[in-house]
This record gives sequence, structure tokens and C-alpha cells, in this order.
Amino acid sequence: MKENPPQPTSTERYIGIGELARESGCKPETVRYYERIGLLPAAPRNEGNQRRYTASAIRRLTFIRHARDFGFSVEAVRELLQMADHPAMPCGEVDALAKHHLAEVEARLARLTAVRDELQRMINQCAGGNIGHCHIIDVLSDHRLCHQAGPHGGADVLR
Amino acid sequence: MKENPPQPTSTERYIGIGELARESGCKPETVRYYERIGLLPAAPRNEGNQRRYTASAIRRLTFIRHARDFGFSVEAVRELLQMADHPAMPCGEVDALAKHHLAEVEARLARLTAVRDELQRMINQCAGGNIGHCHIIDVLSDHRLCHQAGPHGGADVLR
DNA sequence: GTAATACCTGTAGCGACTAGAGGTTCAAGC
DNA sequence: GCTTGAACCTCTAGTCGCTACAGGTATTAC
Repeated sequence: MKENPPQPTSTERYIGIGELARESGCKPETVRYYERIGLLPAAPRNEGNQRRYTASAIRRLTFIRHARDFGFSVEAVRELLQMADHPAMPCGEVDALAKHHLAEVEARLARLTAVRDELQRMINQCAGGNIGHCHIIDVLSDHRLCHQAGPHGGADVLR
Repeated sequence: MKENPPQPTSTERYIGIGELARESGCKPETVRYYERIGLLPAAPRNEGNQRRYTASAIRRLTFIRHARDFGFSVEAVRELLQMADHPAMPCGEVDALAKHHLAEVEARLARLTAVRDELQRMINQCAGGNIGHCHIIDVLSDHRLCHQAGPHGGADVLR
């Protein structure tokens, strides 16, 4: 089947989902997933029902991947995309979203750093005998042996 | 119905799942989940089919929670528990597991630190105009504006 | 013409829980 | 003894952000 897509500016080059995925550093499944959840608009199809994309889709998907790489949630990316689609609006909201995310990243960093320090301490203090006298097991058994007060930030410390 | 549990040392005090959960800092649902996946042994039941626990369950669950707080995966916790159950064995494996986990934590820390720095940079450079000239949107749109080379560590940078 | 590749839809799985429905048991007060 | 409300039971489905598969169709290269 020949390329015969819906009618945008007819000089534009169309690519398939595989090439789009390669260009923007993800997988075709992920592209379809983003379309399904509405991060990407439904792509026009050729006569064989396959999705055809233009350069603007590459740009949008690259933006999404980049924001995701920064750890923004899909919902945050959705908001960022909406904002990016309105260039005339003031960028206070973008700023706020980024700052909020930064704060979360910093909180995670703090918890993760505490966990690393405690892990290092318990490894350093292990004398290498048997498990009955293993400092690592001891620390895991008894929170009072930790240097930090309180829990380490919950089971999702790494998220 | 009176307390009339299966017959361990009959002086031991039995508690319900709610108290166990409170004592060890998690929820009853989580306790049942841990039993289902085999981290906790199936608890003995009273005549009304409710789980009854002794102090040893509190210790085991506290160990699990503490290890999870450190970011050990459930599978790693399973291994740690097996090791802790054999106090006469040498603790080399415990040590190796902890060191492996430490390496992962440090890798995450490095990625997260890079993300934080880049986030900070893009927020600092935002002049506060409109979205069309927003440095945050620009950086997200174009990876070349990042100071770091390569991707930031994938979408799961925060895990 | 044929074979390899790319694409399609729909569904299920991952990890580590969490939440809810709909029912049973327990503990306490009267 | 009765009633009330909290705690408990099982089973199922939902969370997040994909990823993988099954079973089919379209395109492309030779």
C-alpha cells in the first residue's frame, strides 16, 4: 500500500511508529501506550490502518521522554504539555510545577542519602564472622542500632 | 470465643493482626500480604478463624519492615530472612547482599543528584516571562540544552 | 511470489502493596 | 442475654508506567 495519509501539508514526510520510537528513544509499545492514555494525540492512519507520524510527533514525544527522564510523573507531563501548547501564557505554573518536583527530588535524595550512610555503617562494622554475630543482621533486627532516629522514610524510600 | 490457640508454650501471650501491625509499623492488609507471599509463616488461628501471633512474629515482621525501609526488595528480604534463620552460617552472603544493595543505592543517588542539579539549573535560568520563552520548557524540549550528556538515567530515575 | 519485517488489537503481567465489598467474630456495655 | 461497633475474614481489583505476549494483517525487499 502506498503512503496516502489524511491531508495535511502534502510535502510532509511521514514515518511509522518504529522509526518514531527510535527517533525519540522509546519503544513502539510505549508510543501506543501514550496515545491510549492521551499524552499523544491519536495518530492519523494510512489505508492499511498503520499510524503515520510527522516531525511534530517526534518533538512531542521527545519532550515527553525528556520530562519523564527528569522524573516528572505522567500527570505532571500532561500538565507540562498543556502549558507548552500555550506559549503566550505566563510561565508561573511551569515554574511552580518544576519547583514542586525539585522539592520531591530533594526529599528523596535526603532519605536515600540517610539510607546509604546507614548501609555503609552496617557493612563497615561487620566483622565477617557468622550470622549469629553479624552486625548487618543485628541492625536489621533492631532499629535502635541505627544512627538515624525514626523510620528511614518508609518502604518506598527508593521511589 | 475464648483464646484457645494451637498449643505452643501455653504461657505465651497471643495478639491479633491489628496489634501486630501496630507494633511493627504496618497495616493488617500488609501482614496478610506477607503471609500470602510467604515472607511470614501462616499464622495459627483461633476457633473463630482469626490469626493469633506471638512475640516472634513481631520480631520477624519488624525485621522485614526494617529491611524494606532500607530499600531491600522483597526477594532480598526473603533471602535475608533465610540467612537470619541460620545463625551458625558464615555471614559472607549477607555481606555480599548488603554491598550489592549499597551499590544500587549509590547508583540511584548519582542519577538523582544529576537530575536535581539540572532541575535547579533550569529553574534558576527561568526569567519568569511567558511560556514561549520559558527556559524550563526549552530544556524539556531540547536535550542539548542540558549540561549532562546522555539521558538522565531513564524514566525510572526515581526508583 | 515469497519471506522477513513491521505493524495492528487486546489482554495480562511486573512490584509491593492498598482499597473495597460483603460477610463473620469478638469485646464491651447494659 | 442482647446489642452495638470494632476488628477480623476472603476475594478481587486497583495503583503506576510501562512491557510482553498472542494471534492476526500490512508492508517491504528480494
